[in-house]
Amino acid sequence: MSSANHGLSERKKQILKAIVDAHIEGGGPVGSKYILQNQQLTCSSATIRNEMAELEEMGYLEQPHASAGRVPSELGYRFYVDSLVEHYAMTTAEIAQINNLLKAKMGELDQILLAASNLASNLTNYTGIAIKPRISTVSISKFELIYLEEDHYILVAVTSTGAVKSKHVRGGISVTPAMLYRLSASFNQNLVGLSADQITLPIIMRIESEMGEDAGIVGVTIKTVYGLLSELDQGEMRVSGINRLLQYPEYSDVGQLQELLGTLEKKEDILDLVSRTESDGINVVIGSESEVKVMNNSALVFKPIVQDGKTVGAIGIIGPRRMDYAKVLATLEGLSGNIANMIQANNQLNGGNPDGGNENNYGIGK
Amino acid sequence: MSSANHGLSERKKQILKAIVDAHIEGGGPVGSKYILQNQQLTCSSATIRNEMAELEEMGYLEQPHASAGRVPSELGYRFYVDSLVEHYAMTTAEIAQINNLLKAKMGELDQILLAASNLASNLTNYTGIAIKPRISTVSISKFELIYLEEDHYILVAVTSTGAVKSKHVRGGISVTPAMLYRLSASFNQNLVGLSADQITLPIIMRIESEMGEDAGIVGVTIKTVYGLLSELDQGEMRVSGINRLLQYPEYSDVGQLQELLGTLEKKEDILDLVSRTESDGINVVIGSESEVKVMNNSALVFKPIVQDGKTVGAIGIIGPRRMDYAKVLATLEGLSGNIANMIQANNQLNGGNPDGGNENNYGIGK
DNA sequence: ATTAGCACTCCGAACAAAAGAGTGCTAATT
DNA sequence: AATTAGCACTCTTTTGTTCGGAGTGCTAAT
Repeated sequence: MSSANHGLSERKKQILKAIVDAHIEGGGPVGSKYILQNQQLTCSSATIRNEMAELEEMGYLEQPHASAGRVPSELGYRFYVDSLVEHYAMTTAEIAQINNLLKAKMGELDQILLAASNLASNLTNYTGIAIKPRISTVSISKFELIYLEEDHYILVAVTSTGAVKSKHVRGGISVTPAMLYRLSASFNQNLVGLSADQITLPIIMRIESEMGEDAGIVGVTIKTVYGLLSELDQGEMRVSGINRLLQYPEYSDVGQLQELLGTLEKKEDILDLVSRTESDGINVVIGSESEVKVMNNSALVFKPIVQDGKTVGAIGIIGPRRMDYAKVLATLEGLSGNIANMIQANNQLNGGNPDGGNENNYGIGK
Repeated sequence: MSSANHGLSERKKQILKAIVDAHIEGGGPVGSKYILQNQQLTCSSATIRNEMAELEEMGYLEQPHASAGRVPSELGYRFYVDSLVEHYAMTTAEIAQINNLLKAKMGELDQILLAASNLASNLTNYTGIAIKPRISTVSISKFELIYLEEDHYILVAVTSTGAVKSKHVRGGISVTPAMLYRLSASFNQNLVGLSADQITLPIIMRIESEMGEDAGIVGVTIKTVYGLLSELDQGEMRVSGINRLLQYPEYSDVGQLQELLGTLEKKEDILDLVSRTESDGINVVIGSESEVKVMNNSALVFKPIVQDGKTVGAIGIIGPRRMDYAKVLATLEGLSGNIANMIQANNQLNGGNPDGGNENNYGIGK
């Protein structure tokens, strides 16, 4: 499907691939001689030099300075990722590792994601991220109110994604277990399935009328529900394995590293990027392709975790632009497959909508 | 209380303090001339040199190489922190910042700690950490079971520290809301206040007998309680503001940085250290004082958050050994005070046991 | 006990030279 | 017309050398 003519001769492709591979491996610019040695090509270094000059003119390569070898440009990486990456076959050891570690974490989605990103970082030797994207479509599928003492109770809510969130309520209003029981019944009747902006005044008034003379408790509790829903909208992101970045020479420059770490701290940019992505395949964002300008020399590869057609999470890898895409893609593919299986097994309640076969159509992060 | 004779003359102290201050400020070795200029001393540089030589002999100073200035040793820092730090007065702006940001996060302890460590990092310009230490003494003060579908329900537990944890249960056993209601009543009767190792077989059998012919559900649910308790034992730690470290020259050496980041990733060492600390004052761990060997060139300052005599969390700062202790100590002091107030206001249910005045007795992390 | 003075040590910046790697171009070859 | 060998050229990186500055330790004088 993608071996069509992209305006590049077969030989140019081979050379481009060789350069990217070599650069991924070594990190430095790649010269014509090196390619000749590590590639079976029936031509001489001079020919390769000519081809390289053309590839540079076409925008696939760059030259750090006049007499250095060539380095893939962003466009070069993009082409490489889209059509040249070979499929990396995971070793059985790696597959076993994924199975074991994930099986052990049969907990909530948060923990699975965390474990997965950790594992991804281990397997690939880059930095892993676990993301719960902002989802404004989340609703609550079950309410429960737990009485603690006279003016103090807990709101527990099960979300449509199966997560459980809770919040203490201290309204200063006296409550009884019986009141809470009636209120939670009313909530379960009237609020289930609604997202934050669907909770309208008429609905609230209906609940208040159902509560009769105990209506005073409704307001503060609804407010807590709001807070809870908006917390879910927040999104969250966790990073693991930052130390791994240090082994790559591109981050031995403190400036580069500081930029990247700053971005990882801020989180919003990456969360935005992931939350706005609608492709549920693997996404590869290279350097300045995204508006997250800060990642100049880096690349972000991530895979959303989809459940019932909704993106409930994502795992990803951040590393130097010259990362081992084959391995990263395979790892994320494998992990996400396992996660999909697990949450499917966990939550049969909503009728499975499995991930579906994923082909090699890696989305563009633009 | 600590101006007693430590074997150091007043002048030696002044010189030592001057050296540490200067080194904290500048980062480099400090020479005799510099001290003479920035300190009102009635002696000459030669005298200072002599004193410095003696201080070195006593172990308070070190010389990077033969003709460089002096640098404080670990012992020097320790002495400085214990008896020489001046009290840094927080500006009203800083105090206001603490108040505002914490007030906004009137959520659960986790979030408060996270916000606090973030803030600490901001105010001090070092790296902040938020810690929930391993606490094996935690027990559950309230149970609730939420029915979702025939073989799927949720266990919600309110811990003795006020946190709410939940776990899905899919035992493959059919349950009804009524069964769950009875079971949670029985749990609340029999399990409240028990830590993991206090849940003994007789107790389980009593619950089973109370459940009568529905006893089949007890086993799997108890197992879930166990899992939940042991998760609470785990401890957790979050780091914020790693990027700030990069501005300090000691971490421009990639090796140093990698070591520190590795330690921050692993988390166990620091968690152990904090969990084993019984002092509830501010603790200062300098370099290799602790078994966390990796922190050779760094220092960790942390303050446990105590509630009802139990350590429920901690906030801390990690930075270069030559950190601005005065500011760090003041910041942590201020933050922890606010947090103590907040959780006291939140949880009056257990009868307040406020933190108590904290004096300047910074514990030793040995 | 303190101080002035001085020789000595060591580090780091600045500069120069050499080595290396790789290209672009030209002219010859297939 | 495409390919190739050869060579001059460019730019970076490494290495060596020098030199000034900062700071000490010691000695002799106060």
